[in-house]
Amino acid sequence: MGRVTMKDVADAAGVSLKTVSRVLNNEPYVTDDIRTLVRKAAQKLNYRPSAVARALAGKRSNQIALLYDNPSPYYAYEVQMGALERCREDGFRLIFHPCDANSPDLEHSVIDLVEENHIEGLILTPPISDNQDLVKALGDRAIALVLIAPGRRVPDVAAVTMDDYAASFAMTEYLIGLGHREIGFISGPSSHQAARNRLYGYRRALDANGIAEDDSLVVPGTFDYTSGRVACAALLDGDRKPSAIFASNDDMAAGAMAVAHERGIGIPADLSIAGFDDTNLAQMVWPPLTTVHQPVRDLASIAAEILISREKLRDASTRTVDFEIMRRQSTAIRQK
Amino acid sequence: MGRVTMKDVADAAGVSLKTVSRVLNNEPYVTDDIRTLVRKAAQKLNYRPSAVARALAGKRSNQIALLYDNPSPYYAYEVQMGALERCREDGFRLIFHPCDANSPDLEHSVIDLVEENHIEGLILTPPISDNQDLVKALGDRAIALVLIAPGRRVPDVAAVTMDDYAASFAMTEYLIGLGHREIGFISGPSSHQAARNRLYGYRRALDANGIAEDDSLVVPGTFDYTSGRVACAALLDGDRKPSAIFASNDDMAAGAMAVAHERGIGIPADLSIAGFDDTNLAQMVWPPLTTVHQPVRDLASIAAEILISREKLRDASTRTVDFEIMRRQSTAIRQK
DNA sequence: CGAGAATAAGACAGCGCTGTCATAATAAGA
DNA sequence: TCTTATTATGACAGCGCTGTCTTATTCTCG
Repeated sequence: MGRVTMKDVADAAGVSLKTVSRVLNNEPYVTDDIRTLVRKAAQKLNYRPSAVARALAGKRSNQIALLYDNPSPYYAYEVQMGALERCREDGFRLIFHPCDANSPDLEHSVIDLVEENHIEGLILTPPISDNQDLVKALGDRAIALVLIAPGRRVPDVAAVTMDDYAASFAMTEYLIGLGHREIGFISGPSSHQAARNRLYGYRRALDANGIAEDDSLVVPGTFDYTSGRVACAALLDGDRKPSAIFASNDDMAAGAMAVAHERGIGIPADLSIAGFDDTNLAQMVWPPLTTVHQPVRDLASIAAEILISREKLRDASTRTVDFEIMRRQSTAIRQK
Repeated sequence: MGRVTMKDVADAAGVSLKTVSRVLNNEPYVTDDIRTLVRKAAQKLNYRPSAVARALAGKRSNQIALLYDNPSPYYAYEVQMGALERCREDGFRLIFHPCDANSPDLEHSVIDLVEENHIEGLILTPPISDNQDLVKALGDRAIALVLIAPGRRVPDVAAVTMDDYAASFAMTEYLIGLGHREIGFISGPSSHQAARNRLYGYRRALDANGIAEDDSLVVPGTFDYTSGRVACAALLDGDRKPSAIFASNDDMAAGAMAVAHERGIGIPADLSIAGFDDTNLAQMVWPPLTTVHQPVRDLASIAAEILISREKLRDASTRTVDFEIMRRQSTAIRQK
């Protein structure tokens, strides 16, 4: 009672192995009669093609991998789900590969992954998509790549991104529009190019509205909750107390909110807080967080699509998806 | 410039294919001299064994899958990371397979997954681990299984679990110890056996402390944030206002907190709220959530371990890990 | 109506390994 | 010393498919 193979189907249908292969892969040069005959036989025998044998024999393996290194589980989850949904449609397998973006032998371990598993293509999420050395090394080896939200375009490499700069600019202007002038900013890791674009958007928006930049209002964070707490505390203890804080991701915004709560600072009455990403978390904190909606699932889904259909890989273009400012209850018109 | 194969290594080392295979798989009957010779050749050529070819030729595929269907991304993430870490240690691949626990052809799709990918074993997370039909069907096909937190033991099937009943009992007693008598309970989906055990623990703890059960204080939820909101609202609008609410997972507790905040009910001054799971979320809400720490990562890691080492599969025993009550600021002594 | 094109099938090698068996060399026991 | 174990290596088939080539059949169209 072993595995049902193509041979079994071929015998049952009274045709050759290759004909079964043709039918199952929707190749031409098979009459409709035989096509249905084979399909019926396969069905009756409960035949399931071996992806492993396919990968070994054929050119394609129907496997792609997602490289990941980000402290936010929500982000991870969304990216994964987006890619996974798209993969399922075409029977692709997705290998989720968390890794350390700063590891010296990242390149080596990624190539191992690709070679050992016959991976067809890789989706790189930030901050790995900003690792120019890695991208170059993989490109040189002719490994298909799609970058998600790289900070800057890389020639000849496909990418799917959102305009972090514009989104950040828009959010900052929204806060300014609410009357805020002292707007604190919690930045992300500088290795993360998208995080820098967010900071840049904030700065330019201040400029554009005639507000002088003040470095004491910009505090570094690392995209995790705790760093948001620390940064917020620093801001609140600083010389110039902000009336609004714009954190460059939701986790840090949640940390900032917690600190404000602990100190009895009312949100949004005394302090407006905005985030970035619109992860599930944004609607789970209190009050619901005003944030930039980044369609992470879509980004990942499009990235997977590009790898699967391979065509769009050729032109190596950058697809840009739209952001949206989600106005919720954590921000309000400046009091006083 | 194709792939470096075992043949290349064999030629370089001047030995047979099979000898290389022996060395790489740490099989006996190879002298140390040849062993190092082969290893050096492999290293120099940058040889990476093809997992695909291995899976096809050999008995084992070094692939396990994780079946998943749970509304909490944090839970998903933790389970996955736990299993993944363990898999990495032994060079196993983990296929993350979200699915619909209520789909009529779940069984079929899971078998497809297993057959197509030559999967060696499956980790079932709740509520799928409670699906007796599925477990039976897979068991009949001799597919290796490990259940995570199944509500009840299944004979001849390995499992890793935590005592949900005892944990829930302990948390309820903790709340009682704080002076609470009207304790609302937000239950999980009843298809989820662990969720029922949590409800049961709550009930028995009330009994054990001479507090009459009151069905109007028990409201159903579905383990997601929104259902927590709805349930909390129902509790607050009910005849008997609770002074504490015990939600059977953190996401629902977060929902409950949000409703309390909206209504200006102080936590924990006016209302204590407790959760279950101790996901990251528990420390991101305000105030930090008192909850039951469930070592999800460990559960998953142990489950993976069992599948990888296969030995423990034999005895089909149930491993139980410890819980811990995390006392944080969302609960306090009853006022009034 | 016959030459070339298009269509419809099958034979066969081979992807990169592992499992099994055969064989050679060495060690152990009587 | 000569037979049995034991250790060390290799030859070879085959896992379940796909890619390429070949052959047979049908379809065009001058």
